[in-house]
Amino acid sequence: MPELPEVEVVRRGLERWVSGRTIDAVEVHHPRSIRRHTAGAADFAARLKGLRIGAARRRGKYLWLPVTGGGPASQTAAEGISPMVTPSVTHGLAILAHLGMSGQLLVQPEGAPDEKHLRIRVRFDDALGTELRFVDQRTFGGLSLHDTVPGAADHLPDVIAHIARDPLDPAFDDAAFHDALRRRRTTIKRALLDQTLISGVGNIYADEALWRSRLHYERPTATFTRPRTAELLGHVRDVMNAALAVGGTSFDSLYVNVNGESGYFERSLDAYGREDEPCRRCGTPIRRRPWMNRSSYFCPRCQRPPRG
DNA sequence: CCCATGACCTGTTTGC
DNA sequence: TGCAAACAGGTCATGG
Repeated sequence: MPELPEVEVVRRGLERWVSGRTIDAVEVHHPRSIRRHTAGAADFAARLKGLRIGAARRRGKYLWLPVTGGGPASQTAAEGISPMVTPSVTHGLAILAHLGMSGQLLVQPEGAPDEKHLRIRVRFDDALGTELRFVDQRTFGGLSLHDTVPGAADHLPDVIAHIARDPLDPAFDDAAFHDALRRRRTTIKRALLDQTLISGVGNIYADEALWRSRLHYERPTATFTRPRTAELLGHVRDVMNAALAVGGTSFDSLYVNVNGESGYFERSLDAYGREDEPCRRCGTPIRRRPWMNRSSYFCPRCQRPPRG
């Protein structure tokens, strides 16, 4: 289940093995994997041909690859709706990627056998002998091509402008996050998973950060003090950096880096997936509770539920 | 606007 | 043994 650390590992792999290369051809094997590209598979493939890939970027769980070399080509322009409205000089293009639940971006030797769930193949116009593959069992993830926000130095795709900065972004505003928490009438885990408040946190790292902070997942955000928010953010950053240092968390073969290798953070998890195992602080068995069609893992002693 | 919930998707595990 | 239900859960549309 790729969250920020896993996506960052993939970004680094793309940076090393894909950035700077020019696309020769794209094959779309499953339409659902390009569903966010509303102009369809043929348009996606045709417009990528000949483009050069720039530096790989990430915000939260989203990845993107700025591309250059094509003509003016927003989706609306390509559809012929209003080709004169958007001057091509004010914006760029980027390939947006989201791994969803089970998506993988793999750099494979050309001619390696196709994976069972190969959805998209990108061939390059060079002699390096490798290609980029998007493999995705559950098809929650996908690729698409978008205009970038005019003037944005990071070439942010316009369709993810609503996604908040992530806690490892130097420009993340801790004070603004605290103020937003105080305004919300919701509970802390919901807020941590809300990608418009803070991005990159999913079910695993939310439970880990809450365990480290000794906070129950249903604590109302309106009860948070500035120091409590600061401590929580510190634990979010610590656990993500620790995971990043060992290549992320791999529960099964569904999360791997671009070279197909797993991460090793699973063995360091304190709460997630540890139902009935002793809390590493106090020895009380960790509990699992159904929560929002998924699970929350917590220590019933260290993380007391809020009153009421 | 704010917040909560269901739909989407497939392979594996669990239970009767 | 076989089948069904539960489970994994990120994002977005929708409805209160």
